[in-house]
Amino acid sequence: MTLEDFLISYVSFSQEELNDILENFTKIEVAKNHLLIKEGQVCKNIYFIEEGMGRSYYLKKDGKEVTQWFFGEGVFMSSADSFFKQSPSYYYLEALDDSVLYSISYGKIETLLAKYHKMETFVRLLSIDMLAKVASKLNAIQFQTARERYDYMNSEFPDISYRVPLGHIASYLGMTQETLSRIRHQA
Amino acid sequence: MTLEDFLISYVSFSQEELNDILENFTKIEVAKNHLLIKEGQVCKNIYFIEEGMGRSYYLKKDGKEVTQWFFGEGVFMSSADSFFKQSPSYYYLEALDDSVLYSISYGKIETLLAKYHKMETFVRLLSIDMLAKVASKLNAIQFQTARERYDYMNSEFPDISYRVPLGHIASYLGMTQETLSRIRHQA
DNA sequence: CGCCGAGTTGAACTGAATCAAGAAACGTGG
DNA sequence: CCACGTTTCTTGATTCAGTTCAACTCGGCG
Repeated sequence: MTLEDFLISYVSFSQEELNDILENFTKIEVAKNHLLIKEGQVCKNIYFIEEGMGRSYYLKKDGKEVTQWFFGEGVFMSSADSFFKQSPSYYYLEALDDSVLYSISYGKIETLLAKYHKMETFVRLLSIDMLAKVASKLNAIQFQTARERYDYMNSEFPDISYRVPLGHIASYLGMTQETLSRIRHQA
Repeated sequence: MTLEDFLISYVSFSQEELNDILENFTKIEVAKNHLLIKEGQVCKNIYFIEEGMGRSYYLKKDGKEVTQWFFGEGVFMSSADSFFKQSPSYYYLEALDDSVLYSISYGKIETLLAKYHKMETFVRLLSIDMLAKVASKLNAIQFQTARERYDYMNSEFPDISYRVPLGHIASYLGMTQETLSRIRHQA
């Protein structure tokens, strides 16, 4: 899905509006394992993934990485909170593959938000969608067995489960790598 | 905190705008245990809590109630997803005390969103805040012990923990009532 | 080849759930 | 204002899903 398609799937922008908006994005290509944001930095850009994939993660006190979210093709990748509030990010943002991204800075988003009422609507709808997804993961984590969480993961991110290291998925699901390995094999 | 104070804490509405916006809210009083929304219904209104408190919950297949969120004084109470997308709610919305609420319908919010660019901004900021809170609960649930989650709860909802039945809090925290009782007493 | 990280498998351990039984608190009607 | 039933909370014993620790396998890749 292109960025343009993504935008109009939420709000009916006119062609002129779309052109104006798209002009503010910069196409960038990043290599696998590239870090877009580090913990503690303010997330100055948000990225639409045209090709590739990414994840957000943080480090526990013991130094272990915990995957917080996966981002596939055709979605915005960010530390949403950090970006929209311009506050320090709790998370790292990492490309999990060589990726093609469309980047936009906070300043430019602000300008667009002020200029286009529809842009505010777009971001609002996007936020509500993210909220619903995080709430749904929360329910899965909170009240499902390891097995059920694995199935939930496969339905939510069908393509991702065999494209990233096991450990990333395990920490996303709140279980150890060993448990995930066992589940996968007893399937 | 009054609704007016709440609104201007997010966006600098003018006094005329505020008056116009506030006119669209209806003050209602509900008794303890009143259900504002049932599962499967579309959430037609959103409620600002001036006095009292509430929670959202759902029923597991085995019929047990699971508290999804608590709402204290000075916040909006809703099944956000259901309200903003006008889709069936997964949750029940219940008053936990006799409460004074300011209610607004989806239709009226839509009108205000269309009329005031600032209103879109307000809802967007509100959504991002909710997102951050849900994400923070997710982290607590996913990687903390029962004990740590209890402490998290006390910092997030300091006043609530002794005002509602233990079972509501336990299910909110993803543990059994017995476990919470033990934790509380070993404190 | 032989190393090295990623994944698998096994055995022992543990935090929290479950099951079960009382104790305390609560409100409702007599 | 007390008695009684109901709901809420506590405490104990047992069980279990998932963790931890540790060793082993496998598939690249220098």
